[in-house]
Amino acid sequence: MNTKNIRIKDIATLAGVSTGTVDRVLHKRGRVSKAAEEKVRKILDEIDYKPNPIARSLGSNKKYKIIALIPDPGQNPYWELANQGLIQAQTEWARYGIQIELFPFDMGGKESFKKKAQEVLSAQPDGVLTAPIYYDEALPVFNLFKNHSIPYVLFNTNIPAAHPLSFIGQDSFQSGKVAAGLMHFGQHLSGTLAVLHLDEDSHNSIHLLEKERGFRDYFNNNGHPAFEINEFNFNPEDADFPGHLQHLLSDPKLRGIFVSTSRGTSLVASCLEKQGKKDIRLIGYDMLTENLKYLRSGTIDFLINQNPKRQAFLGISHLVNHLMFKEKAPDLDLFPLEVITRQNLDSYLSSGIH
Amino acid sequence: MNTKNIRIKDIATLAGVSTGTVDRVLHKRGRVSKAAEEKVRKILDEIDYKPNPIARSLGSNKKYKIIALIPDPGQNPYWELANQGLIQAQTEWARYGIQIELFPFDMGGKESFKKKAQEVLSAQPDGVLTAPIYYDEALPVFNLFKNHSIPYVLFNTNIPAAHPLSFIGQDSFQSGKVAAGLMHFGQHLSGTLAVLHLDEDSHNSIHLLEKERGFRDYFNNNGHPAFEINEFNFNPEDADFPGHLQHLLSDPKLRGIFVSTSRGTSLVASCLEKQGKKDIRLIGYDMLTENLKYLRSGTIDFLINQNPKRQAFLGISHLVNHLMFKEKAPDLDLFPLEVITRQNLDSYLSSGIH
DNA sequence: TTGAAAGCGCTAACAT
DNA sequence: ATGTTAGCGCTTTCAA
Repeated sequence: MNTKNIRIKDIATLAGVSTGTVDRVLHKRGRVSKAAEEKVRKILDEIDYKPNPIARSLGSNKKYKIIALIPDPGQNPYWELANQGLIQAQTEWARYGIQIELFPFDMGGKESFKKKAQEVLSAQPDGVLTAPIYYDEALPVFNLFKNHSIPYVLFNTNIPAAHPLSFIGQDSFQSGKVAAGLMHFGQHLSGTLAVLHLDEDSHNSIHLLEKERGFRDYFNNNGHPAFEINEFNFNPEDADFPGHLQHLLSDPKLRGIFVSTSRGTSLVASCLEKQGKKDIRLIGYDMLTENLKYLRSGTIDFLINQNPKRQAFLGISHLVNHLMFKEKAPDLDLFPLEVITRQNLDSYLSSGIH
Repeated sequence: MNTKNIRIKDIATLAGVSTGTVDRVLHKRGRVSKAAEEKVRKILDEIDYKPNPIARSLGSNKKYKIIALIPDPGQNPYWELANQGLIQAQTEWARYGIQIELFPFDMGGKESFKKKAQEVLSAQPDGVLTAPIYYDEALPVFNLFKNHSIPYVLFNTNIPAAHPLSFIGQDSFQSGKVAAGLMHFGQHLSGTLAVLHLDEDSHNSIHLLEKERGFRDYFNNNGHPAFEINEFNFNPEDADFPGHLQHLLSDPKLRGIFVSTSRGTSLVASCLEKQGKKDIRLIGYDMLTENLKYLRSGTIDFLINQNPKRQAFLGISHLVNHLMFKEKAPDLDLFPLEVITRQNLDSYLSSGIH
C-alpha cells in the first residue's frame, strides 16, 4: 500500500517548475505561460493529486465571517434555543478563525427582515445561515446573496426555490403524522380534534400547513374512532384570542389539540390547566421552558422536538466545511422527529449537542 | 468582541518563556523547571487557550490508528447501524490523520471475540472502541489494553469494572420509566402487564433489572387504572419458550408487554401477530429490521432507540479528542431515550449523526 | 511569467 | 532546563 501522499512540491519537481507555478495552475490564477501550464497539467493528469485541506487552511490563514440572520432570540424562546446552538458553534469554531455574528430581525416585522438582510449584505460575510420564516420576502434576498456569491444555508423553514447550499430541518408533513399517531394512540372515544396555528401570519408559513396536512392525512387512513378535525388560525397577540380559545375548549367532545407552533403550545396548556381539563390531549412543539413546565405537570402529553439548537449548530458546521475544506454540504439534512415525554425529557436535557 | 485567537507564541511572550517551554507544560513532557511551569500555568489559568487542531495536526505529522472491536455488522443489523457511525466518523476525522479500522467478531462465538481482541492488540492501535457484549471475556482483554496503555472507550454495554476512558450508553432505570409512561398512556382499562426478559445470557441482567425497576417505579406512582405487573424470565433458545409465551398471552386481562431486550421484542411481536392480538400493547427496544417490520404493522407500539450509530460515532470522537487534543472524555455519556413510532421511524432511519 | 521565500500555529529535534 | 529552529503542505507576496 502506497501511503505516501503527493505534495505540490512533488508535482513541481516532476514538472520541472516551482511550487508557485503549480499552485497557479491548480487555482487558475493566471500568470502562467502556456508551456508551463502544459507541463504541469501533464503531470496532474498522470497522478492523483489530493490537496491536503488542513495545510490549505493553515496556509491561507483566512478568517471567515459567518452571519446568522434569524429572528431576535430575545423576543422568542424558540429562537433563543437556536441562538444557543450558534454560541456553541462559536466556541467550537473560534479556534479555526471562524467568526459568527448574529443579525437578529424583528419577528412580526417583515420590513425588519428585509432591512437586516441588507445589513448582512453590507457586512460582506463569507457565508450566511438563516431561517427564512417569511417566504415572500426571502426569495429576493437569496437572489442578492447569490449574485454576490455568498453561500447561504437555510434551517428550520425550507424554501427549495431558494436553492441554498443546504437545508437543515424536519419533514413537516411527517411531523404532522407523528403528532397524529400520538393523538390517536389509545383513544377509545370518538369526538373532535383541533389543529391550532398560533402565529402572526400562519398562511405565510408553509411548514405549519404541511404539519396540518400530515396530521389530516394520518386520520384519513385511520378512521377508528372517528374524529372531526377542525382547524383554527389565531393570532396570540389579538385581544380576542383568549375568548376564541375558551370557546374552543368549551366543546365537550373535544378530545385533543395539536398546536403547530412551539410558543403556542404553552399558551394552550396554560388555558387548559386553568380549566382543569386534563383529559384533553395536547401535543405541541419544542422544549421551551414554558412547555417543559406543562409537560412535567401532565397537561402537555407530547412535544415534538425540532431541536433548533442543533439545527443552528449544524448549519454553521456545513458552512464551515464548505468554506474551509471545500466540502460539499448535503442539500437536505433532515432531522429525526424526536418525541419528548415526561419520562425521557431529562435524558434530552442532559445530553449535549455532541 | 475579541476575535483574536491566542497562540502558543502569545502565551510564551506573556509568561516570559519560549514556545518550546509552553509546549512542554501544555503536553506535560517534563524537562521544565518549577518556576517556568508556574509562570506558564498562571497565564494559562487567566486566558482561555484553545489550540488550533489544524496546526497541531500539521505540525506533528502524526497518524492515529483507532480500532473498533464490535460484533460483525454483516451478521446483525443493529451492529450495521453502529458500523455506519464508524464510517461517518472515518470521513469526519480522516483529514486529521485519524484512521479507523474495523475488527468485527462473531456474535455467537466468544472465542472469536477473544481472538479478535488479540489481533487488535497485535495491530498496536492508538485507541480502541468496543462494545463488550461478553462480560466474562471482556475484563481480561481490557486489562491487556490497560497494560499496553491503549485507551479504550466502551459503548452500548457498560462494564464499570473495566474503567474505560468513557462509557457511552443510556440510563436503564429511566429507560424503564419511559416504557412505562408509554404503556400507561391512554390506557382506560385495568388489567395485567408483563415484563419480559428474553435473554440467554444472564450476565447482563443488572441492566435489564434496572429497566424493570424503572418500569415498576412508574406504576407505583401512577395507580390509575390499576395494573398487576408480572415479570418473566425466558430463554428464547429453550424448547419450551413458545409454550411459555403462548400461556402468557392467553391471559385475557393482559393489557401490555414490555420486553427488555431488542431481540426479544420481535419474538413476542411475531407470536402476538400470529394470534391476531393487536389490542395488547407492545413496547421494546431498538430499530432492528425485524422490530421495524412489526412496528410498521402496528404490533409493536413503541421502540426505545439506543442509537448505536451515534454511540459509535461519539465513541470515536471521544477517543480522538483524547488522543489529539488531550481533552478529557466524559466518563459517562448518557444518550437521550429516543421514542420510535411508526410515524417518526423513517426520519430516524434517514437522518445522519447529528 | 516565474521562482524563492516567508509565513500559518504547532511539534519536536537539537543545541545550549 | 531552556531556547532556537526546522519542518508539516499550502498560500501568497515579492523580486527578478
